[in-house]
Amino acid sequence: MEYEDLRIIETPSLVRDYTLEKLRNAISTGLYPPGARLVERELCEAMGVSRTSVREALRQLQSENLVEVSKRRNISVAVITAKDAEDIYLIREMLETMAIRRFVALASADEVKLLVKIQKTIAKTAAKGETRQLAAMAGDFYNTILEGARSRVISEVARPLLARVNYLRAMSMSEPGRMEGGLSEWDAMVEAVAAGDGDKAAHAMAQHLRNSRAAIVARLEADENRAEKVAS
Amino acid sequence: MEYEDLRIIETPSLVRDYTLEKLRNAISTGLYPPGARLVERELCEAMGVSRTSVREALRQLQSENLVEVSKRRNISVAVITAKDAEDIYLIREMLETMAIRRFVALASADEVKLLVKIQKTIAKTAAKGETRQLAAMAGDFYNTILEGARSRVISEVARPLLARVNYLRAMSMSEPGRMEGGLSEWDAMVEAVAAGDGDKAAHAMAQHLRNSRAAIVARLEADENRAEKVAS
DNA sequence: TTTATATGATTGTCATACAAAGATTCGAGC
DNA sequence: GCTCGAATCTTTGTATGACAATCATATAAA
Repeated sequence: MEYEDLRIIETPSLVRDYTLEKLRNAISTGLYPPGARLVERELCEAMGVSRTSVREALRQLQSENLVEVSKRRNISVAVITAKDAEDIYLIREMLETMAIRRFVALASADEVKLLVKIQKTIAKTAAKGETRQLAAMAGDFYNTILEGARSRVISEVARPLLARVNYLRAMSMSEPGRMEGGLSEWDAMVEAVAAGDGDKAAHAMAQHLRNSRAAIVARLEADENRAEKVAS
Repeated sequence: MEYEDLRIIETPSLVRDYTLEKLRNAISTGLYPPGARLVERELCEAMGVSRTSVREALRQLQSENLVEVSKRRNISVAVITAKDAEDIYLIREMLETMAIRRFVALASADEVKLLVKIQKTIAKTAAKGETRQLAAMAGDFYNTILEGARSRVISEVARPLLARVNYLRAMSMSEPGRMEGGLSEWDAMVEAVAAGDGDKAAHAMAQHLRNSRAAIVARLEADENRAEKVAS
């Protein structure tokens, strides 16, 4: 007889995972914005954990390129340049079209339903103008697709990239006027998925990511130009 | 006046980096083969460093998916399934065709020369049948391309993938008969790069990675079937 | 103002310590 | 001889304290 279902906890929750999660979250919500310095002792106090755990979490964030170390060894939240963002979105385009194709081929009916539901919630939330929660929902959307694509490797490669642009996405979506186009793009994606048309879904995803890329790169370039002017 | 050249050290070499490097190396050469358990205390003794440093290095390897943790928290060298390898190679195909296109567009003449040189060395080494060093040289080849592609993001995404299949590549290349085809593929790549033909170079790269994928996936599937038979 | 010195802040590294959880050993009892 | 359970060993997770090295800042001296 199988007792798999009786298993209570799989991962008795490690302090370092909790720390990692908290930090990741703080970075993607902008609580720690790009460039913000992360001082070990302060993080320890803020989260009530030991330096050991903070440091191990920082090492992981470092591998994920969510933080960067200066020559002086100081750690700060990674700053994404326009070029970085452009490349990230180009790679996402490749990965997530691949993922959505597999989603169409492999995901369960429940997963498809979930995707539809998320999309509807997004539309509703956007209509109400509650931009705050939109970023998290979009994240759920992408994660559902990755999950349903049934590829450990694709997820492992794509998720860190998603994390790196999380904050940018949140910024971009709170800008007025940038959501309308996005909504119809998502509509198209979900519709194609529901219809079981992998090609069309992939095409819609690519279109969506190209548009997002253009918007975000434009914004970052504008910021960089402004910063340059101030510096001169 | 510029004093850049007077700078003595850029990276005063951290113990944890040294440890990380050593471990990565041990894994890609097969000194620690897939599935091998990595016990913290043993690693400390083997490399003469403290547990702190070993653990921080392990966290990074974990983020890179070079090691995996069991439910019992034990760490072992990651085992790559045929499916994993297939996906890794599919993603590499996307990333590295992108990279070689940029290499053609952006790399310096010196870098092109370096690539040609590496390719010649590989051909010579293969002719002599010294399969031992071939894997490292192939690694140099890919790294040179990533370097010359001038994209931090592409490198950051591609390098961990390369690391994950390093050991498999070494295995595969030491198999008799699998190098001949590979050599002409590399020839074609380098020739196209030298001619400045990005499309052709990308095509050659894709072809090369598709062939490598087929060989490696076939091998892994055979291994998995054999293992299954033994288990039954 | 510049120079030299002291002081502080932060990170890297190590050594210990101990709890929790699993795995292993070993003996008592059948 | 075999099974069960207690005692023990192993390994990891976490915290703490300590100290060197490096860089930054402030302060005093010239």
